[in-house]
Amino acid sequence: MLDIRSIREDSESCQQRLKARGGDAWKLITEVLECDEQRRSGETEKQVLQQDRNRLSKEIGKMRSQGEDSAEVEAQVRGIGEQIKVIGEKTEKADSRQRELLLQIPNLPHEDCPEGADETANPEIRTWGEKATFEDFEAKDHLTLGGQLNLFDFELGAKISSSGFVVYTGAGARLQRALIQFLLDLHTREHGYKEVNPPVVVNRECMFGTGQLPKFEDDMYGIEDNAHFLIPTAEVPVTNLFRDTIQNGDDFPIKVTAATHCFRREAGAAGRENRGLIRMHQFDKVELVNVVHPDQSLAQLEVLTNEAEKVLQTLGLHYRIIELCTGDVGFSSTKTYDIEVWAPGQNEYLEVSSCSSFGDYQARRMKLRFKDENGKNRLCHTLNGSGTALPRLYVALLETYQQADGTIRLPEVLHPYFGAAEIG
RNA sequence: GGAGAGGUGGCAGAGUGGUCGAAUGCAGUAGUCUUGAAAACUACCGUGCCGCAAGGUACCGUGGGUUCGAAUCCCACCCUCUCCGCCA
Repeated sequence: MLDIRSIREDSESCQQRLKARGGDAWKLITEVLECDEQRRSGETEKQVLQQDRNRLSKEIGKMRSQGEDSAEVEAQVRGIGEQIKVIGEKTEKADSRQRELLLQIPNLPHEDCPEGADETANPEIRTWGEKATFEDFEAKDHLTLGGQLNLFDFELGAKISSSGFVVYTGAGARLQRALIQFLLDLHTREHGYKEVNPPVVVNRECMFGTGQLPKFEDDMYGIEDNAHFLIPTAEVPVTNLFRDTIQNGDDFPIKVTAATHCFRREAGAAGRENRGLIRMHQFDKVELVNVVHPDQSLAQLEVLTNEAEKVLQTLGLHYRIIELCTGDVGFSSTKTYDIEVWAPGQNEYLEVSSCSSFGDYQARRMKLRFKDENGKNRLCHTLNGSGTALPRLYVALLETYQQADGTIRLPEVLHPYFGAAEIG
């Protein structure tokens, strides 16, 4: 949620930043300001009346205790009560409309977020490693490899659930488990994360807190008449762990990681570009969440991105970092780096991590604050990034480390986790 | 799922219609005392909104209602705990 005060103070530049995203959200600002005006004048008016009512009510109490007749004053207060009700309803209406609008307005892209209309304008920031080459054979894709090695079964997934779900089998399931363990160990041992294992079913409040609601209800699996949802990412439960709290500034940066299943309807995404494991309705992901001091967030985004990159470096997988331009940054995000791993069998880069700073946007929605040096409550900044998503990491791993005979030679760090050096 | 109890400030715990935003204790902050610390004592010590400020106003699980006035009464919902049932 944007700060109504800063909208009030400089609606012009606020609209400019929203326009940089594309879309129509900037048009809502005018109505927000109207509501704000009504809300504040109504509130002031109401308070004056409440003040009168409180004063007179106390007098009634006094009069009665002294045995005086208070009927006249009572009638007067009754009249004030009516007025309060009328003005209160009007104010309440403006207030809830204002809130409704604010919840629909995305975050402002950061000043140093590159301008651009869509993903084609996303600049490449850096790359690491080299594309894997295969001298004496043609690289197969993960579907072929996984099929030969019986690592996963899409038909079984469809049979017991529906398309978009997969059953990992045998060594394939074990590899998945090994990867999760490896990732959690990396982040907890080397990057100082605290591990949690949260629910994957959360209430609506959480979804408002991180920004999935109200705009993206259709992207999620709802249960019990959408009173609860399956999480699309661990960002939701983990960040909301801190909802409505006042943190101690000395604890910054707060770093929490979680491996969870993630569920996405991916409505309208079915199609050729998403064959195999690349876009699933259910997948595993290790998420990194940071809660930081406002002054730290930009620097911390670099740290967080480095931590996610470390995964690929450790596994020896070639990747590139893309920065999302103003037209492509996510709804709640103010600045985002995507990490894309090279998948030789696909002959393309796959997004395995999206590292974002949300500024105070999520914190304001979920009332996540800290006490600053002067004892004042201020909003924290939140960040998160995947560290990393599993299926695409899995794809890159199989396709990068395939051998001529279709077996997979695993990078050394995974040997103890997987319990073998090769699959096949 | 059934029966009962309960949800008040960081915690504990008073408060059953009127100076209650809320006693008291603990914790915390500042100070006095002390060579230092502890103890003792003194003061401060929830959150939001409106306002330049003074100040005002709202919040006692959530939402409604009754009343001149609600933490206190009524209704609904949510949550927690205990016992029983069921169960990985």
